[in-house]
Amino acid sequence: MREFMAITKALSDPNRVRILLALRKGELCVCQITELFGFAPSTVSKHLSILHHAHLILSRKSERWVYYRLPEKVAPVAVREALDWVHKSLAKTDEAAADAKKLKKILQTDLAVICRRQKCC
Amino acid sequence: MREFMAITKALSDPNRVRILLALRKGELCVCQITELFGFAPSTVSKHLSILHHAHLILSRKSERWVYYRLPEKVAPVAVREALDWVHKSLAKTDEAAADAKKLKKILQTDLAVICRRQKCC
DNA sequence: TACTTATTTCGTCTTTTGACGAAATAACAT
DNA sequence: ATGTTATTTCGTCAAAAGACGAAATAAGTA
Repeated sequence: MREFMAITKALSDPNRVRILLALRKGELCVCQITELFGFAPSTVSKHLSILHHAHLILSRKSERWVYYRLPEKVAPVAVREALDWVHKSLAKTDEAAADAKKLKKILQTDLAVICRRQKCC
Repeated sequence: MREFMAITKALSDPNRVRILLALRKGELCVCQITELFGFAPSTVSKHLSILHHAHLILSRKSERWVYYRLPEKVAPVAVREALDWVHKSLAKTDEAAADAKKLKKILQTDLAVICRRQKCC
């Protein structure tokens, strides 16, 4: 029950659901997600930690960046079903399409440039 | 997206999830659910309205009581999948068993008696 | 029609959530 | 070692959620 509620709480915020959708195409680092959303890095980090705590995403560190990704095959049943449900329900929505479009541009830009951009203004 | 978020918000409260589990065995009226939870009737009513707004439950009025139930076959895909997910994940938990046990006793008592009981104290 | 009564709505209160910026952390680069 | 920098943690604040009781509603019953 606790694990299940961790998942539903994680899914109850639209921005966290957007993160899950954005990760469909592959892992992203925190600053890429931050760029996608336009929130403060600390806000994005909090969202990611909530998703991570619910085991909806995994993380790895490489070079200067922390990457988050969806769990591959080996994930608890409740998690896998939740992710399937999210994707099946929302993959074709306008919101997902808009994010995917913006994400495409972000992925064409160098990581270091994106991160630096967030310091100023 | 809006409909989906209505569902995830509805599922993000454990008491609302408990209500969905309690309804597995059949429809219940508001005062029966109120009795099961020990909350104020107004609180339970609010939870039910959130679940209803997300289309996770249906209602009907009969005699003096309003009954809520899970949707039968004909429900939106996202709703049916959500309910399947909830039940598959939690049907066998201790919490569900405890509620089911208490519910059994409640169902053996006359409706009018239960409702009246909630007036005092 | 008037009376009961189960449920809902409303106003209030406390707790939780989600946002931010500043400061701390951790890991690479020099 | 020292500096840089991506990320996280912490404190604060405004908004949302969840609880309650009182009052309103609506629907059967007398």
